[in-house]
Amino acid sequence: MATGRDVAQLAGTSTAVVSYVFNNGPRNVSDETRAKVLAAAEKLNYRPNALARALSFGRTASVGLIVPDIANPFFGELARALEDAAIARGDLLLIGDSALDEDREAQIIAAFVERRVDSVVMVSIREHPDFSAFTQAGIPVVALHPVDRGSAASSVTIDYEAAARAAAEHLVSHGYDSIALLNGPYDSVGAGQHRRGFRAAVERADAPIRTSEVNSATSRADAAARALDWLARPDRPRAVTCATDEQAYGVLHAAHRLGLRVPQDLAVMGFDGTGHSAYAVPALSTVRQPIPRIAERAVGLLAEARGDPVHDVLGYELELRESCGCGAGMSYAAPAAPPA
Amino acid sequence: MATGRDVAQLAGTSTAVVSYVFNNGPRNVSDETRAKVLAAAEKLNYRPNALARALSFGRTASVGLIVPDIANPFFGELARALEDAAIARGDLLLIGDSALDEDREAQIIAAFVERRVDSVVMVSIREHPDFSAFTQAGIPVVALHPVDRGSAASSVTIDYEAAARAAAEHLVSHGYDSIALLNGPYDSVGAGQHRRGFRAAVERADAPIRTSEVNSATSRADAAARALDWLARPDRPRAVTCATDEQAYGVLHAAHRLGLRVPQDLAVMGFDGTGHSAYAVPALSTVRQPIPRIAERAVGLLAEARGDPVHDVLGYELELRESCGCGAGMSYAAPAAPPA
DNA sequence: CTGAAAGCGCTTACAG
DNA sequence: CTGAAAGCGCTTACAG
Repeated sequence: MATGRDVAQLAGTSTAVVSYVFNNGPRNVSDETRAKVLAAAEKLNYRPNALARALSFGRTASVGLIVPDIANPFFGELARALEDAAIARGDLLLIGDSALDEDREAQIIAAFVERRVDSVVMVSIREHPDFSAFTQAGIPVVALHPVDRGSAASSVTIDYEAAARAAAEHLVSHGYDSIALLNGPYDSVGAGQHRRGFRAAVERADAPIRTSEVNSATSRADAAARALDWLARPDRPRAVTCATDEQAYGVLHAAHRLGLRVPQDLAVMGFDGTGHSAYAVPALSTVRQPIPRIAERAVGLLAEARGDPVHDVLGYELELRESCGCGAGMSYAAPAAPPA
Repeated sequence: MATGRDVAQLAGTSTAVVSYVFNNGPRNVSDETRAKVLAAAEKLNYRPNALARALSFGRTASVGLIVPDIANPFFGELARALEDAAIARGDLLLIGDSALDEDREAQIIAAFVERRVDSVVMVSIREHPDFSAFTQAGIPVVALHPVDRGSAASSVTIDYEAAARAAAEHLVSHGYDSIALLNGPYDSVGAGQHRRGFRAAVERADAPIRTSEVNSATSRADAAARALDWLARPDRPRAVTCATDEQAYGVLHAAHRLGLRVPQDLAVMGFDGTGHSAYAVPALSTVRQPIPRIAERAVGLLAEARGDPVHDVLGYELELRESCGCGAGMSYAAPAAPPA
């Protein structure tokens, strides 16, 4: 490929001027010279080498994203929103899929550090993610889940406990006498938040409610397998609230296979609220995370990112549709973000 | 961050030796010196700068992927499979989501060229994709859809027409007297292939079949909107075969809203066959594309990639489940790949 | 087996 | 307004 030197030669000028033209600075270039450079570049089909540029300039104009499972539509939507936000700032988003594998996650982290991404947005699969590779390299990180106190990473999340509680409270308000929580793996941090929210909701109910918790991986396959077994039992719950939409889809599928009607025999609530949830059979009631705002805020924090980590909590929204027992779709007002 | 010079200084040697150690060549290094270098690197937390390496070495060890819609699970699975294949070769996969937008696609192409990815896997949203930016830069491309004759890009696909025909033939074999094709946008290349396959199937049926074609965008939202209207009419078809699973999900949703039972009132076939299709309500019969093999073949072609473009056609598989009227899930043998 | 030096393709003070 | 030159952090012939 043609280099800046080739262009400079053909235009009868220096590489410095070629650079000034392509970067609109930092020095002025006469209109005449600029025209010659652009013509030469056009003719040679010149494309500046971003590697050389980054090496010299000290910025790669790229932000890395690490997600646990790119086949999960929630992360797909998230990647889309982050790409929008990054491109709006002139950056490229590099997406790494850790495929729910810790070694793979570590590989991607190493690759991002070696490629000197300017910043990183991360959804780790580890309970206590190690951000040290990034911090040692001076690369700011924002996690899209709660982080340990004292961690160097910022975070942008919703209040999962409050949201889980809101979801469960809604099922309580329907008057269901037995409600189960289909949670993630028992010991995970996220599972603790969903559990606390769930308990707070059912404990405050007027009539006593029979409750239980079942755990599955965050996949429709695993959730369906569990539910097929669990919902076949005579003491199955009247309603289920799930820690993710993925698990809710598994429950919907299992209910269908078992001949249970949703919501007449079993009410179901999801959690995440991607666009797909509106097209489930039946339409899935869920807690919607504000993906576009999460993405904008994350990229914004990284752009500023100086000094102490910031922990932002954004509002969520209850999206009530058919699966919980509500009729036509209705969307309840978003709770305001709690004070930071 | 520490550089190779810092490491060399601390180890009392030269940057050349640091390079030899970290690359295991091309020169030998004595065990003693190697140990010193590794100790120094460890102490300084040295991470080689991949930009500098690539600039000097001439390879970035990265392959770019451009997909139309990362929120579509088919492309999510594809990205996952390609990442597996790339990492197995020591490369990083960079994922760009064109978000069904031609300008965005062009931006990503430019970004990949500037970053000098070694090769590109592409699913373009354009009818006649322009690969010239890549070919001018000497970057080999494989498209995962048919490409124009004379194009510089290789391709890895299934035989869409034959697969569409197999899907429709299966519905014919159920004896349905009216079958519709829910196709993509009418004028697209892909739509032509689905249309020809569909027609070949219904024309060879023993009894006459009432047929029709409806078009929607490749999204559950648009497919559902169309289907809600269309399937409410008295002349609605007995069975629908769709150009993508996404559209089939929209049909399943619309059928549910209209009170139509699947498959008793309406049989449905999808096309793509991601993992999610098995968990639809009801489980979706579909044509499964061999994603892992597509990914391996694509990365393999790119690694070899010398000379003329190659056009590979892989086999597909009919995945018969509940939605078409088949009982328990059964998977029919994969047709062999036609001769190249 | 090891070191000094050129080169990859940019950017940017430094002179003019 | 423009050019010659140093430097970003690597790799790799070239000498020894």
